Parts: sequence; C-alpha cells; structure tokens
Amino acid sequence: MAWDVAGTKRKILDAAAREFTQRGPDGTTMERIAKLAGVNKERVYNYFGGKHELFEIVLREKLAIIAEAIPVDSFTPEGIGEYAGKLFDYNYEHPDLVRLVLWEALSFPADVPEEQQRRDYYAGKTNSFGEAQTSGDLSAALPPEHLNFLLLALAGYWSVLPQVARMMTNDQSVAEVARRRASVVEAARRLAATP
Amino acid sequence: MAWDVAGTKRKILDAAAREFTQRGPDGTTMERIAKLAGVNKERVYNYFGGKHELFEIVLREKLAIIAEAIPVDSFTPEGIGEYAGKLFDYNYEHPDLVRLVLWEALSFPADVPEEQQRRDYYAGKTNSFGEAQTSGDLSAALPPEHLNFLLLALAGYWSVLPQVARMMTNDQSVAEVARRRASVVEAARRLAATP
DNA sequence: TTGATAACCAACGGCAACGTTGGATAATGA
DNA sequence: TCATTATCCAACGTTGCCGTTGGTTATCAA
Repeated sequence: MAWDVAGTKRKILDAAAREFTQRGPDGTTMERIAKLAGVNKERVYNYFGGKHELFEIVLREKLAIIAEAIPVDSFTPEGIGEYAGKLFDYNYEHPDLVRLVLWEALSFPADVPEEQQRRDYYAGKTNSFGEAQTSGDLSAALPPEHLNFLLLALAGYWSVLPQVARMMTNDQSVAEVARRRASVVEAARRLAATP
Repeated sequence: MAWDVAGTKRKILDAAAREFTQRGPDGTTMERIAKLAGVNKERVYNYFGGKHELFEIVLREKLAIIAEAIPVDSFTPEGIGEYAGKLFDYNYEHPDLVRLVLWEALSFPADVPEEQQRRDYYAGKTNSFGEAQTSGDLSAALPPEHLNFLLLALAGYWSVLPQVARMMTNDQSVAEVARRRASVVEAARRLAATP
C-alpha cells in the first residue's frame, strides 16, 4: 500500500482544527487528535512538532482563508452596510474561526502570528475608509481605524457571546438570524452616514 | 493562633480569580491556586468543591459586582451615548471580567449561571429602550433588544480582541483609549438618533 | 482538665497527558 | 536482488494534576 503523506497530514490538521476549536489549546490532547485522525500520535509530533506549533499552524491556515476575505465593494453608507452584512454572514457560517481566534487571544495574548501581514491588511482597509471620508462619501465623525474596528464589533459580537445574544433576544430561529443581520446592516449604515 | 476561615476563603477566591482569569479553567491547577493563596490544597476542595465549582463561584461573584451595574440615565441619543461610554470604561477598568466571561463562553457554552436573573436584567433594559422608542426619544430603526446588544458590542469588542484593536490603531496610549471612548460614544449616539 | 469538633496539612494513589524510542514495514534506486 | 531511506506504530518513561486520606494541631464547651 502506497504512502499518503499529504492525506495523513490533512487528516491530522482537520482533526486538530476540530479539537482546538471545541476544547481550546489546554483542553485538547495530542492523543485525541491522533485517534480522531486515525493515526499514531508519533505522526503528529513528527509532522507538526509539539502542541503549540500545531495550534499555530491550524490557526494560520484558517486565517489565510479569511484573508482572501471580504472586500468592501463600495465606500458609501450603503456599501458599508453590505460589507458589515457580509462580515456577519461570514462569522455566522464559520463559528470555528471566531472560537479559534478567541482561544488564541485568551491563551497567548502576546504572540500574534503573521502580525505584520495582518497589520497591513487592516491598514489597507483603514486607508480606503480614510479616502472615502476625504472625498465626502463617508462621515468623518469617526477615525477611519475606529470605523473599521467598530464594524467588526457590530458583526462579530454575536458569534463571540452567543449566550448573551440568546438571552437578550430569546430567540435562535433562522428568522432571528436574518433580523440580526438586518440590524447589523442598519447600524453600519448609521456609522457611515453623512448628515 | 485563632482560625480565620473567612480570611482563608477570601485568599483562595482571590487566588482562584487571578489564575482563572489568566489561564482559564483548563490551564489553571488547584495546586497553584492553593500555593498562591498560601494554603493547603485540601482546604480548597473542602471549602469550594472541585475545580468546576470553584470557577463558577468565582464567576458568579464577579458577575454580581457588575449586576449592580451601569444604569442608563436618560433614554435620549445623548444618554445612550453616555451609557455606551460608561460600558466602555467599565470594560476597560475590569479586563478580568471580560476574560472570565469569555473563558466561560468557550469552555462551557451550555450552562450559564444565573441564567434567569441575567435574562431579567437584559429584559429590563430592553423594555426601557422599547418605551423610549415608542415615545419617540429613540430611533425605532433597530429592535430594542438588538440596540441593547449592539451597544454592548461597540463598548466591549475592544477588550475582547485587544490584539486586533492594537494592530488596527497602532497605538496603545492613554490618549488612544480616550479616542476610542469618544468613538464608542459617537457610534452609540448614531444608533440611537432619530432622523 | 478532658472530650468533641473543626481547621489544617503532608503525603499518597491513580490517572492522563506529553513527548520519545526502538524497531517493523513499505518504497526506491542501484 | 539488496541496501538505503522514509513512513509508520506499539510501548515506554516521565511528569504533573486531581481529588482523597490519615493524622495533627487548635478551639471550645462541659
């Protein structure tokens, strides 16, 4: 039977992603990852190093996916609303990523992988907002980097504290999710609107 | 030498709060808590039960403090802005609480301590918002429970993802914190404003 | 003073996790 | 065919943690 190194690595990464997402770095065991991947523990160490390295690799892979990410189509209040809506959708469809980032934020507050790259990514968006403010398409009431951040907040908080969202809305139906999205879009428009 | 049961309990609770805040439920060890409290491990088990119980007790105590909480003084856009500003201040001054709640959200998504009580607390605020909308003081563009939630998002996200805030603003100075606060206040006003 | 109760602690058993190792099995190239 | 290299895995040593226990010291009431 032929080797399938790439396949084995993939199975390990997928299992690791599931476990880390669910239980976090400390709650996850290498034994469990190996078992879920149908692989011997030693393979995990040999391919990916220790637990911390594996967590970082998993997180990086997921971050790379979102980096493709969500573009801002138009820098008008309407466009900003749609952007926030898409952020909301993305968070809703990928609760994994939110959880991973939170685990990382709590467990390893110091080191951010690919920090420079992410800074550049955010800076690009912020600059675009800034230009749209200068040209008068967007309100300049908020500094562009704060506008950028607060849009993430509006769209992301629902996935960060789902219990609070649940307690506050008394509802978890599909219709409620649609209402939440509409509220996020409306709120984003208001942050962007010129008087 | 006289017993000091209350004092011992307090020392344990304080040490536990520090450790859980820093390392989360899985990263914290009972041994370490006992050592930090200057107490034998057995005392911890005898007074507070197992690790999970202790975590819940610590979290409840902190939540009780915030339940005193932050009132909304006036239900006008200005009042809402000030409310959001105070929420921001509270989060900024008590990063412990945010971290504890996040650990809990990630580690035990199912069980929320004092759920009914917290529901009532949120419902009270939501109702007040609803009335202010009916009377025309606040915009009715957002359902009151969503307005409530989004205000928490604007004020809280900075403490939830401090690395992202740092990368996006390239600044951690006291002045930047004040700017962030101002942006939160302005954003909250905009969510509340009538046209 | 003495007996009962409650606070305290050192040491332990058991277990689960980390990371490793020594050897077996498959692939490859000469 | 045989030597070499890479993949794989069962079993192991070690560590660290959970939760408990057996016994000691302090307090207090009779």
